[in-house]
Amino acid sequence: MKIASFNINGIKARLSALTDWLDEAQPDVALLQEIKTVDEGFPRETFEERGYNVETHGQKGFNGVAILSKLPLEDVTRGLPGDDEDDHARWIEATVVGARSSIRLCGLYLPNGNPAPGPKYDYKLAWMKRQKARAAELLATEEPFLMAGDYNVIPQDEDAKRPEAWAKDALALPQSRAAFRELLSMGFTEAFRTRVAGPGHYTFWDYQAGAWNRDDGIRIDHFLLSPQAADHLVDVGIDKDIRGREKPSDHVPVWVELDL
DNA sequence: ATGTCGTAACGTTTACGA
Repeated sequence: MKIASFNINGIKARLSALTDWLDEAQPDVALLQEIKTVDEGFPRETFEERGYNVETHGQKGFNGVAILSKLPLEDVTRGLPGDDEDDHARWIEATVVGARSSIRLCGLYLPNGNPAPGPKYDYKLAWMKRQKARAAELLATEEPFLMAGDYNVIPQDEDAKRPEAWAKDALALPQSRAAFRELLSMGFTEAFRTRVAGPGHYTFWDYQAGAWNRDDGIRIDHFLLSPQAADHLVDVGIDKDIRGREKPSDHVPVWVELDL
């Protein structure tokens, strides 16, 4: 089962780029972030025509997450638990039914947090604390699950071309990295880093200042696998070439292959 | 040199979020 994550930065502007990639990469499941539309504005027919089931958790103008799946989706829930005041659409869960077994999927768009310090950074850290709480609940089930999406966290200096440029940014501040490590130390496997070591692997290049042409990127889109999911990991990848196409997102797809 | 996008809104331009 090939499961991908892709921050598309606006479904209206990205429709052809997204469908071109889907047709080539053929993921069984795609977790999407920043759809930037309400549920009614999501062009679900475009994906249903390709055999995908579609579940969205949208919002007007910004944020918004979705799941496309060629396999059946069950028990869909929307929103990260733990704060009734939080109206940002950044979390969606569903159970996908594979040929031999099922897996719970959490698609996430973690808050950016800039400028830091400030209320937006406080929101980011509080959100990560809530994610930890939800992760603990799911770990207790001992069923396979994963949490994938745009984490807006650069885990280590090797995950940026110019780490010094990000040192005071909410994506790389020590508290952000510590919160990410706290998640990992609960028992998760960060899929990409179990397979690929060293610098030079990025998932985001800013639109500004020719970042793509200079390969001035950062790695902020991640798959965290529960122990029972990590047992089934077969392969990982970053579809880097997508960033060089017409009207690209500033992120590229990342994916895992699981033998489920 | 404050550099680019996407989205929304009393909109041919500005504000916000990234």
